[in-house]
Amino acid sequence: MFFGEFEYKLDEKGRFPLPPRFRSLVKEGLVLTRGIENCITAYPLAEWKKLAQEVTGGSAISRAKQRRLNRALFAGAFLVNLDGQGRVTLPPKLKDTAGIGDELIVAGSNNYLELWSPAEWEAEKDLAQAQAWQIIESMENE
Amino acid sequence: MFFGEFEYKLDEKGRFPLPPRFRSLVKEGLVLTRGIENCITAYPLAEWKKLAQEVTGGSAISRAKQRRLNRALFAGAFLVNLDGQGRVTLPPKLKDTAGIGDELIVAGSNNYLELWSPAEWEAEKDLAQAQAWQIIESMENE
DNA sequence: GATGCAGTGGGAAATAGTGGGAGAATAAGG
DNA sequence: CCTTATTCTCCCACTATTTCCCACTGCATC
Repeated sequence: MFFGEFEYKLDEKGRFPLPPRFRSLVKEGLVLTRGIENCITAYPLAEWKKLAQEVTGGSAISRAKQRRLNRALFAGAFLVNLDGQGRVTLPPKLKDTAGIGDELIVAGSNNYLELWSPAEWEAEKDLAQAQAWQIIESMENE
Repeated sequence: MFFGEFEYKLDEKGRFPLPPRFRSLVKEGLVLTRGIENCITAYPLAEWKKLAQEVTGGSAISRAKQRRLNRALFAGAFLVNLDGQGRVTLPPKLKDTAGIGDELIVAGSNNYLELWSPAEWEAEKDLAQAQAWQIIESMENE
């Protein structure tokens, strides 16, 4: 389970350290994909396989959509491993799409991690915080 | 399992390198056929045999359609092997139909690969990304 | 105060990407 | 049918990049 919020510098080779507490959870590898709100999502391999299974397993959609789904899911995914120091090399394409420069935020999000540029993270965090209370309160009212 | 997105140049002989991580998966050979959305699909031989089995096994279609299907599947298919450097020579006919010039994109898509011209890939990728989020979100809402 | 670990940086060796050449097979022409 | 020319395939070689490993500094803890 992934908790917390961490800020790191990317070195000139595009590497950043995974928070040490998470390293044991991604021994099999880490799957990086483009997230929805302009961030990068990082799933442990096993988790990602489960997700892919769920999404591609459903036969409720047309073959054309299925192909598109496969492209988005698989082609946009990068399987990476930690180096001896527990670092991850961020693929340049993902780095660019997420607008990450030489710093990034690693944010835990239940069963996966998110990688953000610090600026966008701040904006998103405010939004998330505001909406979270709304969601919780609307739940309590039921 | 095929992941990720790679860009390569075709040399003057029409060859391109298969991403090293995939080379062990296509030891028996690689079957190239024309894909639907103006790309080339590349299946490992074993996967392609399975696919052919499924498609030709179904008796739900007429013999005329069956023949057409066979022609499209088998006549348009090329079985290629990697050379000593892990490269594939792209058959000129396929290269032309997919509109590939001197560069191509190799995109993983679960159990097969797709080969695209860079321009068409970019367009398709955006489409795929957009549709994928719609599908995923519609699933989550259930 | 010392010890250990986390974050950061850099160097070296292996590997990936690209280019070219030689030999074999095929095809065409005499 | 033999010779010649061309194409295709297989093998060799170079360079840039990447990946792996080693090293340092600062902070926290004991």
